[in-house]
Amino acid sequence: MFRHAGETDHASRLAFLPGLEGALMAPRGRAPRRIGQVPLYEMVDGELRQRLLQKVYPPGAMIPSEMKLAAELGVSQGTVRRALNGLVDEGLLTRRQGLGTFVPEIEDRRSLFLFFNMIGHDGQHELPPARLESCEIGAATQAEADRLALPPQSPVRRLLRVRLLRDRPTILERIVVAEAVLPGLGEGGALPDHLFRHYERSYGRTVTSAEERLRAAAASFGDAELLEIAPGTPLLEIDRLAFEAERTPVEWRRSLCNTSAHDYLVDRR
Amino acid sequence: MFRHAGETDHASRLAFLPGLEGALMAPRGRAPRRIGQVPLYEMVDGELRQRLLQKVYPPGAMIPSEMKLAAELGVSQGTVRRALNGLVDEGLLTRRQGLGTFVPEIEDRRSLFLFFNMIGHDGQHELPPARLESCEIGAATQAEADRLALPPQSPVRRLLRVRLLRDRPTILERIVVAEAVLPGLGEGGALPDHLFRHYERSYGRTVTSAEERLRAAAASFGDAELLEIAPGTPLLEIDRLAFEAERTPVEWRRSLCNTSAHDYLVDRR
DNA sequence: AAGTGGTCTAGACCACTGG
DNA sequence: CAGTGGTCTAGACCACTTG
Repeated sequence: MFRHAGETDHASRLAFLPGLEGALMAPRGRAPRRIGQVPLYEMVDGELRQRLLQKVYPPGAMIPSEMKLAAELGVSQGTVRRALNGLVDEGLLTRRQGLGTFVPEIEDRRSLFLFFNMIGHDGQHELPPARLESCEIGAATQAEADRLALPPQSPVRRLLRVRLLRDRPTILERIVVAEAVLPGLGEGGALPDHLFRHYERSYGRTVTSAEERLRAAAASFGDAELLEIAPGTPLLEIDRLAFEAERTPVEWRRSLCNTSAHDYLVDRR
Repeated sequence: MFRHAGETDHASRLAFLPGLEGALMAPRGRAPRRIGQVPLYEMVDGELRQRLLQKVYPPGAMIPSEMKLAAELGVSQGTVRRALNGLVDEGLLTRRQGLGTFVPEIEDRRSLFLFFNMIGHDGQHELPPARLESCEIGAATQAEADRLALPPQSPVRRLLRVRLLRDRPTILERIVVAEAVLPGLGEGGALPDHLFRHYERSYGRTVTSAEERLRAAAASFGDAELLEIAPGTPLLEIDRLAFEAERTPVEWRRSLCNTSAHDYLVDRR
């Protein structure tokens, strides 16, 4: 309640808790404010997700303070805080004490290593450089259209990259993206090592989650040549679909890894 | 403050917030209660972890209500709640509205599937039956002693199991445990499919976390025979160290998986 | 000094569960 | 019905950052 009309009337004023004035007489602001079945903090959470998705608060920006958000949304600071906690836990926001709450750019995010889990047998863990082998455009196969949730035959771009660890070709990446989502990707011939950052900066596509399926596969003759190993060598295949918010597929990537000197690390708590 | 002496004087009374009486005059219980650098809710968290570890609250039991804990520990209900939130998030406790907060038994825990991630290409996901192939006792190798944090040459037990998915031998498990930690494991000749539950029920060893390293490997002649495949077939090797609280190693397991019909699934958020 | 997030409290009412 | 966890509020003080 206490709509705090006027002063905080931002552009993106929300259809949030429409009416619900007065009608309560408890001595001091004690009032159940939930509107339907869904808790208030979830509504705040949803509202903030919307704003992040629509780049009302773009990457790198500071969002309004907890007090300001509370006033604007007509809830208590504690409720805003609870919603923020969830978003911070997911890595969608970062708090800096004494400064404020920020929308992280992708390299600040856990994402950098969240999406790269190969670790050397000696503990080494760095994002290795990638060499672009090929880049072509074509009509999506059935599998590609399924994975990327595209209409059949949609134009897609296919990239082939080799990553070098310790100067040895170690990972072979086959990347497929929709031309409609990331138009002209890799046309210049060169591409940054860190593609997700590129997607965010150049296309405003922020990858926030991914699903990976791992299996073992034998190196084909072509793959073996690129990885400088014998055909038939066992490789770790990582089949990954990367999503932006709302589980919209952005990229399909199949990586073939030579695990003779590196493992894929998983920490289960 | 307000020690609530007497009535809640449980057996396991804690050395918690030793002194710190009076000395504050705010009109109504407003008082910074933190003792050192560490927040109160973390101290509560630590105290509860202790009790779980020492089985003061054994698996399956209900722990005292938030109000009771608050009174006993001399903090507010909100602070207890915050500590409980963390433990619940980790899966160490489970809340049931209207009932109370419980120590989950292992099969209630996420653990069952937290530690088994093979999923069929058709989406099938079940814990498959295991057949015990061999069980021997011997002196720990250097690697085994390192992994399990044991003195050199300690007695260890080595199990070899085959798991059947769809009646096909698909996973080969080499398990190593310290005899001192799990004495007599598998001596009867038969063992349950779900070893972690067995560890908890028969030995009071509760596995709460694990670290896995995945790589590709070629099937040896012996492995190939057990898995009924051709030698040299690429297999997914999962090298896993399982811990109980405080990161004490309990089990070292190397699984070799035939991934022709199943993948290892990872969800990254 | 002002403003931010971080911790803590007290107390209200709700929704759910069991007897 | 009483007891439990679930939500929400208001307000206090702390620790940290910038100016």
